[in-house]
Amino acid sequence: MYTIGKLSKNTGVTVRTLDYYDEIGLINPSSKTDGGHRLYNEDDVMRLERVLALKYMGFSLEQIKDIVNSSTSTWQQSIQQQLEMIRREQERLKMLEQALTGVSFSIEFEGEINWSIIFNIIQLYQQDVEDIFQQYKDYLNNDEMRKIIEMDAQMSKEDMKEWMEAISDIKNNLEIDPGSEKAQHLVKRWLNQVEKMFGNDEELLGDMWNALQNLKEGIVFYPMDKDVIHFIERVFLTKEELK
Amino acid sequence: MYTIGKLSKNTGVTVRTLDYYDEIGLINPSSKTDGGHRLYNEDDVMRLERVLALKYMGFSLEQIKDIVNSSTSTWQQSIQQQLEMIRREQERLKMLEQALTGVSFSIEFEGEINWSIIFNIIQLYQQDVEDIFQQYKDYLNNDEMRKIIEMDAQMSKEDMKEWMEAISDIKNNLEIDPGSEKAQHLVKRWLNQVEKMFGNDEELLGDMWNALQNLKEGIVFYPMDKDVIHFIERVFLTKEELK
DNA sequence: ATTGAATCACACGTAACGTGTTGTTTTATA
DNA sequence: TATAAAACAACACGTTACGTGTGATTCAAT
Repeated sequence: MYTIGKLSKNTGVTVRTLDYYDEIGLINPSSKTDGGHRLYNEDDVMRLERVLALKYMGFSLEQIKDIVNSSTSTWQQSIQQQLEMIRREQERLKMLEQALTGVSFSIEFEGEINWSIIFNIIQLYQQDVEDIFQQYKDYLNNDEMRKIIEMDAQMSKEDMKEWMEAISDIKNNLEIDPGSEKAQHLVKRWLNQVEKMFGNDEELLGDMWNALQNLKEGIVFYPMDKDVIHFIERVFLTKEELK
Repeated sequence: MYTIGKLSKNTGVTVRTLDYYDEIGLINPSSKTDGGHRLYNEDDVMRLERVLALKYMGFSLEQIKDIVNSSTSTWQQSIQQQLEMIRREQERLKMLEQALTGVSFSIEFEGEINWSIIFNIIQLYQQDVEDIFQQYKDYLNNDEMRKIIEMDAQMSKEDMKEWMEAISDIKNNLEIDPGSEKAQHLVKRWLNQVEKMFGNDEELLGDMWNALQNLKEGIVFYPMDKDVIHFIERVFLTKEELK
């Protein structure tokens, strides 16, 4: 049995907050002293733990009240739920890290800033990964999305650097003849990176290429932009002709 | 140049929020149309990015105003700062994940909930990683702390499970004779886990053991509690005697 | 029994916007 | 180039999740 002060000390939650939670009926202490002082038992503490976890996940107290009241889920279930949310948050942070690393490299290599990725970073700072990938839903199925997110998360700083350099090289040579040796070389280098990242899942590659052509540049294939994509396309077409 | 609507669409930040940021002088658009409509340029976008990053870090808008106005940091510096904080947040989430996984296993193995670790999780939900480790500062130096954090993060689900099982086994046999075969076996199993996790850095092990004896159970060495520690101690002492 | 600390109930204050309204400006279309 | 539709500005009021008092009451330790 904990008084409100002891509970506050143990959890770091202020007395006023517990007071408020009692007031709105979120956590009513299971018993009281004769004088009216609140006494919290272990079930109450359990409830508080869940409330704080859910709050951390961004739910409103009103929503939390619904969740903790309605779901008859056991501890195991709610822990699993929390674990899933934490993993999603980690995914988001991983993407943020990638994006920020990308910006850093782009400033370093190109001396300029890719605005579309800045916009994506801003979005990532306030929204869920799922929401941001929503725009890709028309071109990629769920399975492909998963693969791409995972691939993105597993990309190391070095991979990122090579990827950036390969594309940066293309960007700096957009005007050269698509049939030239150099053009072929640049695209070959790019292809190597693609293969390194995505393996040789032909279907995934196809869908991604399709998505690339239809979408404005975004976080996933950063820093590929329209110019780069069109250059690669022209080189491919020239090759086809040669055959 | 972006109108407030375009900027909102690109970033996912609502018009009202941008309106508010303008109102409190946090982000004033660098120019306006003759009619008074706001126009945001690229510098404004970068400022917004920084503001949201700082907001994510938990600063109030008032604090953020001070920070972005006073500090003359370059974008590279800002990005690097953001990267560092994102990595720290990932560390914290990793610990949270470990802790929750631990609770899950402990419920599975022991059928009951360990309250001290629940309290620790609540604190993790609210605090910085550094704060959590503060209490260990008296017993471990900075280098050792780093090692432990890293170890904690790298522990796989399977490692966690084995660790939990080893300790759980001890917990269920606290009353047996410290000199018995079984006791020796239990501690040996525990020692194996320790070695697997920490290698054979004698100094680190010594300091940790010292910390363990002086601190109330905490999240780092979860789920070792006083009972388990004393049991292991008794077994060791018995062994010494035999020699 | 006393007294200092803890608690209660209540009130007002605050941050960071959301939501709604009205009048004005911009943009798209005919 | 006229006009309707869309976007925007400026203002007001509402909301969430508490913080910060305040005086009265209860609890815990001496």
